[in-house]
Amino acid sequence: MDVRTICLGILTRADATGYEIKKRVEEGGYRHFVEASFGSIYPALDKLTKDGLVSVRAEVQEKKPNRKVYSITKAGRSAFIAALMGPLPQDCHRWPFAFAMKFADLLPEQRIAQMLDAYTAQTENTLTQLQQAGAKPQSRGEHFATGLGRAAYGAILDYLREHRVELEVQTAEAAE
Amino acid sequence: MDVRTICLGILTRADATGYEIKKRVEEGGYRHFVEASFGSIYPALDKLTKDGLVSVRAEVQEKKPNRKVYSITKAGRSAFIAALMGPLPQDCHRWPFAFAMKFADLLPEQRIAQMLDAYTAQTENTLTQLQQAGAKPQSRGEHFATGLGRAAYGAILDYLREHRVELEVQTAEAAE
DNA sequence: GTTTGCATGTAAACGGTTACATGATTGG
DNA sequence: CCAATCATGTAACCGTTTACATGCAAAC
Repeated sequence: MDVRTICLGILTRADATGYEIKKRVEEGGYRHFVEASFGSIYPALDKLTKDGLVSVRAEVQEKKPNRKVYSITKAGRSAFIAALMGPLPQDCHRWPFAFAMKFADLLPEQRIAQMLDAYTAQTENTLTQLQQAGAKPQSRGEHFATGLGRAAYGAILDYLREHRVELEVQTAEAAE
Repeated sequence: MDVRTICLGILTRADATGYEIKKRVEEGGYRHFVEASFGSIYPALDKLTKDGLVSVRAEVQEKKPNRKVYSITKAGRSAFIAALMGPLPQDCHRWPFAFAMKFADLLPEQRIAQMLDAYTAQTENTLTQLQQAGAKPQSRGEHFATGLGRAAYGAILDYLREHRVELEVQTAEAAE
């Protein structure tokens, strides 16, 4: 999903500034499915404006920086739906942790333990976030998506807890 | 994981040509954890050679194109281990399908059904591949990694099967 | 008094994908 | 006869990340 489409999607739910879009991507239930940084969001919003898919209004604020609030247009809504109707980009699960585990035999025991600990902690965080997101009222689609995430990360966590033992018994020999 | 590190990893197991590295990434149990294309592998091997992390020998073949077989050097092995000892790049799970599902309310019923079908089929394939990979003899680390993949994709598949019903009951209203 | 939050933006660098070029051999 | 396999490589393009620039207000 390119950043333009992500912006459009978020704007179908509510008007927002670039800053707010970033926040929603990070905090909302989107965090685990897509990514977007300021450096990509602002140019994306520019382009969407030029293409007539969103409109802007400037809001002057006191004691806070001025902001540009974006709204999706009818054309934008159509374009977003068209994007979801067409073929979706392939999922991309880049999993350096799993890749690294394949080479456990090359690494010292303690490094393996440390990686397992870190990854377990990280997965626990992710799960907690998804559980919190799941607690909030959501549309059917949102509920389904968070559930999917919980299912995946829950299974990963279970696997880590049950199977780390297999790796920790005398994995390492030497690390050069 | 950048492509250079992926190449090094694969070369720790056996010498290979660029072509073979690509194949192993695709077929071997790496497929679901990392990605690499020719356009990135060949330049990566060039750079690794310049840096002394791999060495090349040209092999002239009859009835087949000549090939360049790469071997990892001691320095390369150290560099690979160093990469695994340092902080790993963040996992990146880009999941356009899950993102799209969040907007199920904007899409017609049949499109949702179609997406669910396609995604289920795709996940089934992935699982089958991981099960086949798991059947082959593997090192402890490899076994752990394939098991992790199976756990994750298995959970996703179960979830899809059990919960698609929630989305299919009158999701759609209109699609503009 | 320092960090965090609010808020927008740019420019350079990076890594990677896609498409193209080439060409013999084998299998269906 | 056509597609796939083997095999290497280049170049243009792409989207994104990272780092930088700016600056006030509130909270700790």
